[in-house]
Order: sequence, then structure tokens, then C-alpha cells
Amino acid sequence: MSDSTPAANTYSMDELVSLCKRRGFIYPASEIYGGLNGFWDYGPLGTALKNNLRDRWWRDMVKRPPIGPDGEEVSIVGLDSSIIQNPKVWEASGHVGGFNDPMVDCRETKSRYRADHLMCLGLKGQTEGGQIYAFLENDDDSLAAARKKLEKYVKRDLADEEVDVCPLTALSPDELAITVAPDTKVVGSLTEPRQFNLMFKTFVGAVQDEDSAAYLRPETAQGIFLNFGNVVDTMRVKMPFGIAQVGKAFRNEVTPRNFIFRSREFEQMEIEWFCHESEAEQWFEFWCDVRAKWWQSIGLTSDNILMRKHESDELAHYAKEGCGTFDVEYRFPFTAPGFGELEGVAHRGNYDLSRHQEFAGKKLAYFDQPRNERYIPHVIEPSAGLSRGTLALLCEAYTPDPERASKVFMKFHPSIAPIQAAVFPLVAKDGMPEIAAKLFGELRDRWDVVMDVKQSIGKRYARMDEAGCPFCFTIDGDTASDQAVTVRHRDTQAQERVALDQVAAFMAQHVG
RNA sequence: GCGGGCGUAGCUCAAUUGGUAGAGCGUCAGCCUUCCAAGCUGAAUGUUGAGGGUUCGAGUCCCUUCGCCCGCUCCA
Repeated sequence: MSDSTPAANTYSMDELVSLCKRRGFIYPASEIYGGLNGFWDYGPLGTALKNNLRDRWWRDMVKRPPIGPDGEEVSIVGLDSSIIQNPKVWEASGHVGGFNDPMVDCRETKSRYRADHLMCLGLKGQTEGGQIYAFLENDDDSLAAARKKLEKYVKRDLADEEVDVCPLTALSPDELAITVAPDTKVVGSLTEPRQFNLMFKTFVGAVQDEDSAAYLRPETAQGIFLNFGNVVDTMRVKMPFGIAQVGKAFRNEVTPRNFIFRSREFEQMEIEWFCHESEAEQWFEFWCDVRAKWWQSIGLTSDNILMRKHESDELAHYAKEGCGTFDVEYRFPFTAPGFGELEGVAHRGNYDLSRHQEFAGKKLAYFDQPRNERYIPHVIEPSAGLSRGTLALLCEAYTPDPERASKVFMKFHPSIAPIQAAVFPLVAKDGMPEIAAKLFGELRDRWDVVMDVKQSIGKRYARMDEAGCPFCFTIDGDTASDQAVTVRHRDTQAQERVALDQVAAFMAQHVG
């Protein structure tokens, strides 16, 4: 998350969460049992919204992929790999090593540290009877403070040769017991390092022993790398090309927060774009541009979208030196005035395929006929959050309006709105419901449409405002004679008259 | 995992020093209604997050637990 100009959003997340529950977008998971931290269920409208976002992505990336720099459509094929994979996958990917951070807590200061980020200072060759002072790695002030405490303890200045520095993780439990934590003066306030396993562990088969242990995938990407060879062998693809996948991933987040922004079960929409190393930088720029524009095309305004280059110290373990990662970030109400990550476009180099080649002992090189060269492709990865994208759409759509009956309406882009049109007979008599039913039948095959004949027209309009339905078609007393209906526009509340036989054309024009 | 705050109807919230849990909105039904939650009538919905304790009596006090929010920590 990063800072920027003041927030445009003037509502609180509580209001949005409340509307999501009230209107069937998102419910707390297993709510009747008191919920479960970090999990959420999508209601009927939330499901429709999320599916629309997913389908739009699939259509724009796989079925009708973007035009590449050479003016031709790029080539992307789809995939749906399993959630549980051979446990060795996660050793090769670096998740077993890099995704398990040993943590220590300080009982005195209530601080938590990554154990591998703490270093220890002590007298060389002395452990018994002495004291050890922990300090933060790469922090000169912390180091100086630790040394000062050590010198005070031994009551003299120390030469550099006399002191010994080692990682906290190298300490024995006895040594840890005589260690003084940063910002404290007493010994033994640090807990033993504890593993924070961010991957969900499970067991394959009915017998639960370590041999059957497996993990739910923490990202969908690895399933693509595992099938790289299969796709090359079976799909007549040629470099450069992409493999796309949408699916669930699971992470045991330390702190699930901010509604569905950081949940433990979430969905990703990922493309792994394979190319020759010499073209990787060009494709990286290409995908950053394509993906930023795509988010804007579904209704996220440029004001709330930000492209941000990662600082070098926050690069992922797979990120290629010097090329880095770009984030597409969105200004959520809970991050404002800052931004939160929506999608990361990463240059993964050939890290993953090389690792799998090494760990699996299977050749994953590609023979490039035009180049007459065999190589392990480099990978550009536009990795988008489907759950986060859905949340961004909800946040972007939420529009308070004290003037209208609902006090708020959801301004979804018509193409991804969970309900794209509503058909209403103005009153439930005089043949109006019959005309409405006929129109409803014509529209529903192609769009998400509802029909409602109950209650006053104002109430139905207001209900559609909260659901974010962009257009309501109302059959009135004149329809039978003039063959026209009223279109009511959600955003402006304006009304216009449209010929009955032009409603589908109207929808095609305004919704797509 | 730590600290702080919170948890009452679908939603937003009331409920005196501990004394029978209510309102508005929403939902549903009926009447009505020819363009914005109209009006009238009626209805449903709560072990007050869960469990235990103190008390004649607990939404209210105490303990435990679960969940949510904020801050730390973390986010390959």
C-alpha cells in the first residue's frame, strides 16, 4: 500500500459491508455457527458480480485476447489445475522455505519479530553467565543500542574483536533464555521461535501421517508451470504465448482484515506469459499497460487506479533482479488515501520452470524453431485478485445519494452488474404483466434480467438502485397501443421512451 | 499472537442504579396504486454471538470462548 492524494471515497466500509449483507452480495461464512475468521460467502448478487468479472476477464484475455505489439492477437490458452498438488511442488516453488516465517514475540514490549530478521550480539566465546543482546538486522541504531547495553553489562568498552554476532535462529533455548530483546532491559522476554505456516496443510488419503501431508495451493500459478510441458506438447502453441487460469487459493494469513480484501480463501485470475528472455522486458511493459487499461474498462476510474513499481526491498523471491514487479493498485476506503494491491504484474524470469526442472528432474526447455534455440522461457505474470477485484467493484460502485429513496445506489458498469436489467409492469393489471413477461423472456437469454410485479414502482426502482441494476424497463398503459416502454436510468434517474422491439438493441448498445 | 473497542430482529440502533427485550427501515400478505421506498391494514423474525458463574432476578456484573473493527505484527 502506498500514499497518494486524499480519498475520493466518502463512506465507511461498515456501510458497504452492511449493504452487501442486506442485498445479498456477501455474507460472513458459516454465520449461524458464529462465523469463521477470514472466510466469506458470496450471496446471489455477489456471485453474479464475481462471475461477471471472471467471465469478462476470461473473454478479454483468453477468448478475445489483446492485440500484441505486432498488431496480431496474442495467444493465450486456458487451464484449470487441481488445488492440491504434489507437496514437492511447494518445495520447488520456494513456498515451503520462504512461506514459513519463524516468529518470536517479546513478552515485555508485546512486539513481534521475524526470527530471521533478528541478530544477536554477545561476548565472543562466552555464553554461560553472560548476556546476549538481540537487535534488528540491517538497523544500525538497534545494533548500537545492543552494543551499548552489552558494554554497560560488562562495565567497559569493547573492541570489535571481542564481540560476536550471530542470527537469533542459531541460538539454543538456553541461550535464548539469557537474551535481552530489542527495546528491553530484562532477559528472557522473547518466546521460542514459532513457525507461522502460511500454507493450509491437509492429508491425502484416509490415513493421516506425514507421508500423506499435502497443501492447499497458496497461488494458482504453480499449476500452470506444472502443465507447461503438457500444453506445449498438446496445443500447438508457439512462443510467445500465455496460459490463463482462474481458481481458488488459500493462505493462512496472520491477520485476515478488511472484509474480503485479505481473506484466507480467495480467488485469483492469473496469466503466465512465456517468452524468450530478450523479449521479456517488452512483454512486461505490454502487460502492465494492458492490465491497467482493462481494470479501467470495467468501471474503475483512473483516479482510483494506480500503477506502482515495487521497491527493491519488497520484491518477491522469484522476482527477477532489476526488472521487479508492478502493482495495479486501487484506492479502497480502508486504504485511502493510500492504495491496496489489486493485481501484480511480475517478471518471474525463468525461476519457476528452472526450479521444477531441477526438482522434478524433467526437461522443461522449449525448442524455438524460428530462433533455432532451446531455452527455458522467461515468464511475465499478470496475477489479478478476483476476490479483490470484486471488492474494488463494490467499493467503486457504492454511491451515497441522500436525495433518492434508497439513500445509496450501486453504480456498477453495466457490463458487470449482477442484474443488468429489470422489467416492470407499472401496475399489475390491464395486460401489463403479460407484456412484461414476454419482454423478460426475450432479454433473459442474453442478459441478467429480473422481473418484478409486486409493490409500487418507486419501491421497485429503489430496490434496483441498491442492487446496482443500470436499466429498468417499465410497461405502462400506453405500451399496448404505442409499442414502447419507459427506460429508467439508474445513475441519473432520467426516463426515456424506447420502442418495445428496440429494447434488445438498447441493451446491446448500453450493456454489450 | 499482543493491546484497545464492539457483539441486542435481515439492516441501523434503543432498553433508568441489574427488574417482563422495543423502535425505525427492510421483508412478506391484502387493499390500493398509470413512473420513484406513497397510503391503509395485518404478519413473520430474538435462547440479547456461544458457554459458564454471581443474584430472588442478567442485554446490563464476573470468567471462558467465538466473531467483527482499530492499532501493532505479518502479507512469499
